[in-house]
Amino acid sequence: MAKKPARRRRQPDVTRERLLQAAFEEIYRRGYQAASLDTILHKAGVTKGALYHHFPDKAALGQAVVDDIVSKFLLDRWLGVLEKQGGDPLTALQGMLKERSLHLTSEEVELGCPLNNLAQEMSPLDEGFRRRVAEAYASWIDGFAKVLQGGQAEGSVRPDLDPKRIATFLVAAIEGSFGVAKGARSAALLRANLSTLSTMLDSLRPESPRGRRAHKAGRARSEPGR
Amino acid sequence: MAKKPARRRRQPDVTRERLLQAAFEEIYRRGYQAASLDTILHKAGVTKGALYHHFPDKAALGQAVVDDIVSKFLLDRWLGVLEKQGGDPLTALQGMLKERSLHLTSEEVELGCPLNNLAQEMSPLDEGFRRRVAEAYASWIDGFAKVLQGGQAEGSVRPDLDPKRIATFLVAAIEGSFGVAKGARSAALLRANLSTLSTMLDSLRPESPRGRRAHKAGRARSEPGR
DNA sequence: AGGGTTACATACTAGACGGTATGTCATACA
DNA sequence: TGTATGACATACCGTCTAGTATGTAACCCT
Repeated sequence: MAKKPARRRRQPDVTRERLLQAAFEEIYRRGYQAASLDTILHKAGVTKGALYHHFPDKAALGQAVVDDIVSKFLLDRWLGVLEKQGGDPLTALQGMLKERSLHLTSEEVELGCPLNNLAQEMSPLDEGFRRRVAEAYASWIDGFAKVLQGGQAEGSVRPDLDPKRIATFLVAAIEGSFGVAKGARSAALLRANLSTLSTMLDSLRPESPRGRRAHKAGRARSEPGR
Repeated sequence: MAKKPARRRRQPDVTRERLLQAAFEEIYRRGYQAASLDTILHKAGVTKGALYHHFPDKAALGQAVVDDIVSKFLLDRWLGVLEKQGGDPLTALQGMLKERSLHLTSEEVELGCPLNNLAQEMSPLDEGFRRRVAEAYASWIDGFAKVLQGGQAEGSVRPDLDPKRIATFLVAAIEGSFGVAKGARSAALLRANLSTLSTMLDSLRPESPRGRRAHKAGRARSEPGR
């Protein structure tokens, strides 16, 4: 039935990678359920036969996207950046927030965090998705928690805090900030929120010698432009 | 063509309300795009003719859900609860967080915040949705900001803070907390996060007379059960 | 009382969707 | 060199979807 196509060399892992990347982009834009396989196939320059050779169904493709693309993407963007910061752990976290604030793309503002998108859409609908998403969050939180714990060990973070609890809150605050900024389509709002969070990190430092004020949250303009 | 149905009394606003309510539930569960009109119709006990008599298309139904159901639902759940709290504004905000923590339903934990769900799914896809969602967020933020401003007027909130900025952060932190808790399917995690946020509110109080520690974040169990 | 309008009800359509059946090459290996 | 298997390619299918066409009964107004 099939007439002769211009066969290219066969490179299974390249094909798989192209599928994952195209699927990621489409899912990032439209969400998993609304992502069309035909569109993904077109973007990837791959046919349906190839797709169903590599993945049993759409769900498997989507979950592979979480595991192979989204998780790494996220850990790289936050923990990767964090590792490159200097100073004590809290300063490093603040540097990470600043760094991310400075390198926001408009796509990032408009589409938000891909992991958060998947989490909100799929958690109640598919346990496979939810588990993978939860694992990715756990890694992220663990990364922050370890840093905070290190800070406690060296005395630069208040010892009466639970690192995991604080780390969880940090991740939630970051994701929430991306979320409302996405709704407002406002990079300025996102930057303001990350800055506020950064300021709050100061209150995690041990009691300062005397007279030093933790917060310096400026009276920056309250309504950031769009 | 149509054979005689058992006609009921005609109550346009009741029909419309039933449609909105059913649509809200379905959209809350599956998301807007994946919500099936047929399912909504079945739930509402209404036919397609009625639906398309009241709304020009699916998008209009969805946006009406945002305006008429979700917005009110949200303002009631947060600003409504807030108004019922006593004490100074920050204490009232803390009371509100506590109150919400105590009355979490499992549905609320698993499905998250309906406004946030819509925001994440639809903001990049449909400007009509995005605008309405952004307006709802703005009302919410304004509500918090007004309370904080009142606190500044009476001297119970530090005067060097920007109320709007803090209010925005609060909303983001709340939404983020619901979001990660949804992924983790954990009410305990949500409660821990709201409690952490509540603790942080203390640092917005004016410089305490002397010796008083703002933070008392306990070393509560770090891994809340599921 | 009757004519017009509102509020539905039913049946239908066109298109998109995920998934499958079947075929054909490229390549590794015997 | 033959052959088994992996890696695709194409065509097709049943289902579901938003939306439409058309009919009719309830209600309102004069």
